[in-house]
Amino acid sequence: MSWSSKNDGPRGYHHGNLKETLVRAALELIGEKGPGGFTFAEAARAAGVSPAAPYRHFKDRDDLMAEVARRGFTAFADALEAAWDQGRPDPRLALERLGRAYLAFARTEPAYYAAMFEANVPADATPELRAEGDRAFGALRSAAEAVAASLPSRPPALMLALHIWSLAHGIADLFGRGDKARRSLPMAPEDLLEAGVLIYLQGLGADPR
Amino acid sequence: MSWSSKNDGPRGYHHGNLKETLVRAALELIGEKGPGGFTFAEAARAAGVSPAAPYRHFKDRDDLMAEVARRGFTAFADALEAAWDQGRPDPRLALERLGRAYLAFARTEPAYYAAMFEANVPADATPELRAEGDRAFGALRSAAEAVAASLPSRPPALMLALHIWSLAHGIADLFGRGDKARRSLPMAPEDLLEAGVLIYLQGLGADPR
DNA sequence: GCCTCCATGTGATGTCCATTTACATTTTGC
DNA sequence: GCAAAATGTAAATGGACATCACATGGAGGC
Repeated sequence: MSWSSKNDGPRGYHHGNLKETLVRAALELIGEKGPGGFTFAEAARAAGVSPAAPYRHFKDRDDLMAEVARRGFTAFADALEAAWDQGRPDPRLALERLGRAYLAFARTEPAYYAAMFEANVPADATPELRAEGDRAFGALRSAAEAVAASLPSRPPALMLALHIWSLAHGIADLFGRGDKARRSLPMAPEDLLEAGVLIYLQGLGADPR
Repeated sequence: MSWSSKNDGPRGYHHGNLKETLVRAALELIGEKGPGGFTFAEAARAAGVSPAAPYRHFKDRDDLMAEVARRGFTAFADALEAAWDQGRPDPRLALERLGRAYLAFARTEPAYYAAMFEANVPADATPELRAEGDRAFGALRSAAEAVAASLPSRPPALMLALHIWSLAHGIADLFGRGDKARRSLPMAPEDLLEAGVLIYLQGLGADPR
């Protein structure tokens, strides 16, 4: 095994990469036992350091949670922006991709999603968190603007964005992750969202397909 | 002040009404400090009993939380059924009332809403909880059936119910309660929901008003 | 009325966690 | 090389959860 410069394992008195290791351990623990089940002490144990060590890198438990949420929003924003792909080949198709990307994120990254939306982290716990959250919403907002402009009724883009975000978030929260004791659904969440958005856009005057 | 038979105050070795008092204390604490901030010990303190006493009435902390959630779903189902009022005077108007009642509940009973949807209580933690949850969804489902039947396109009622529930829940979760560090909104949540449902129903072929 | 049983509450205890403080060890910049 | 900053440890405090043996009192059988 080669000695990479960024090794996870401890190697002496100083860990060398503790902050990163703690974030990853937190993410893992949140995924296993939910945002409430994650403890600062256990993350320290996973990293092989004393319970006090994490305080050199995070103000407290909530601060670590906020950092996990920040990274989640970064990945989320990236995923949404990539899915939108500037509206190619046309806004409606790209919007459908965006919606699926939203639910795919909730499904494949439940730990991030939980840290972002279920851990009671204030939206502006840190400026960076706020910024990445805004970037994620910005992707949705851009999409809404392009779609709104393509519709004959020219609805307000912000309203359109809020409706779609709320619907996607509601579906993700209520039915998005099968592992939890959520209610079950007679169809895939992605299809439920797609159908809902389709109907909604028709209500705004989009051509039926 | 008369001596009601169900008094909150302790009166001797035996409290006399501890279970009820604990549930109310829990509700209060959840309202003040969120579902995570509520502690079993503090509820006991509020009731004036020792930290071990609550275990005579609830298996553990989660069990008390589940009881709070159950009562929340009972009140929620009652509110939704009353708002629907069997679809009078017509399904569309009654559905709008139902939607507003949904958000009104989230706004005026944030502690119940938090216990029901944010405390990670499994949907079937107890049979009673499951039953009351089903009753709440049943109210929405009945409304969806009546509205679906009134629409020319005859959409599947379950889909309609799931779309409206998801939209309402998403709005409530993202923007519903101003006190928390949620994102702010350029309009009332109730109006956002009403507009969304209106557009959605038009997409299903309802007459524009 | 008395006495036993059962529900209900208490105190003491063990484990875990968050957080702080004083101290130890590296690493870094000069 | 050396002082200072960064990073980690040990120990201690204080709180919560949960369980135990034990205390108390109310309700029903007699």
